[in-house]
Amino acid sequence: MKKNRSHCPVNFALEIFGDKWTLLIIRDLILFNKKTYGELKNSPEGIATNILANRLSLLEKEGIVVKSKDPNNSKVNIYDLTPKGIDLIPVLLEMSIWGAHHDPNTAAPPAMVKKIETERAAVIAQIKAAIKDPSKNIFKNK
Amino acid sequence: MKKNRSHCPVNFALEIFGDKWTLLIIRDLILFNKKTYGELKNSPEGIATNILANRLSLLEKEGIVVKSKDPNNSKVNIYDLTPKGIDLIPVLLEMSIWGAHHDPNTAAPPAMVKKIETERAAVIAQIKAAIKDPSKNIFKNK
DNA sequence: CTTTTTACTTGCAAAACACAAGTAAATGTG
DNA sequence: CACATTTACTTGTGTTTTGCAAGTAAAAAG
Repeated sequence: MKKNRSHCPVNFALEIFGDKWTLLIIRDLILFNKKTYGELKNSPEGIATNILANRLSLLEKEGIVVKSKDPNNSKVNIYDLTPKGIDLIPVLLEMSIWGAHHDPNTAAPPAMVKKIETERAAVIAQIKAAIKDPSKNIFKNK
Repeated sequence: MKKNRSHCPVNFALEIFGDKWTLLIIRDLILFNKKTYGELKNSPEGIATNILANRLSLLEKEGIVVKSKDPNNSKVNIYDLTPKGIDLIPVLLEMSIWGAHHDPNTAAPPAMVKKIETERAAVIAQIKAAIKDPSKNIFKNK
């Protein structure tokens, strides 16, 4: 797709992650602290491997993730969020709130949704902390 | 596309508006108080007429907009947001903030971005008021 | 040295999209 | 009242993207 249909900020965002898969990858990176191709491939939605590879390279090109080699296992690549990627936390949280409210079969635990709504800033801080230290994650297996 | 890849709330949202056009239509309905096919068609991004018709029917099917005839001009159709559509305001605002921060050529006025960030609840209330009374709109021509 | 793991790439059919043109009903104009 | 215009789409066609299955390559494990 040719870019710059407009310089509306909503359009800018959609030109980068306006599809059915990119934000799911970002969700896994931000909320579930996934870091490798293999971990991302195993999400319940079942992304195709060519789509995953394509989206990761686009995200890298856009400066939302950076790719590096795992120092302990040089056949594993690590995808880390940049500040530009970390700034997507509020977008993901608002989409979560909307989805939880309007999907009658949502898997989102009501207590977690309420916590996001009432303690927004604290939850964002907690997610940022977990990006640096995954043991602090509050979403895993939710 | 077959639905229900998962019941993650983020995925639920993406299955409805995970593409390059749907949220742009919702932006126009929410932020610019557009109401007709013709108004939506004239957005700067230049949506194709078949895509617009398709997305409007999907949004109607999902209960995000309702279609009715303009009582003053029966050849014009009016698309109104439902509460489910109005609940997307925070998603749009967060995407706007992100886009404004990370697009070096953004068209978003810095004062407006700052206002959204610092007076979030008031801005949301103002947008809701403008949905009922477009003369209260603070985004038009921005 | 062979097998397994990890991260992709390739090929191909199906679906979605973009663009141009056409249709139909309601309204405005002479 | 005939004719042009406006509004809201629909249709056709070629291109692009997606989805699925299979294959490849390099590093690590056995």
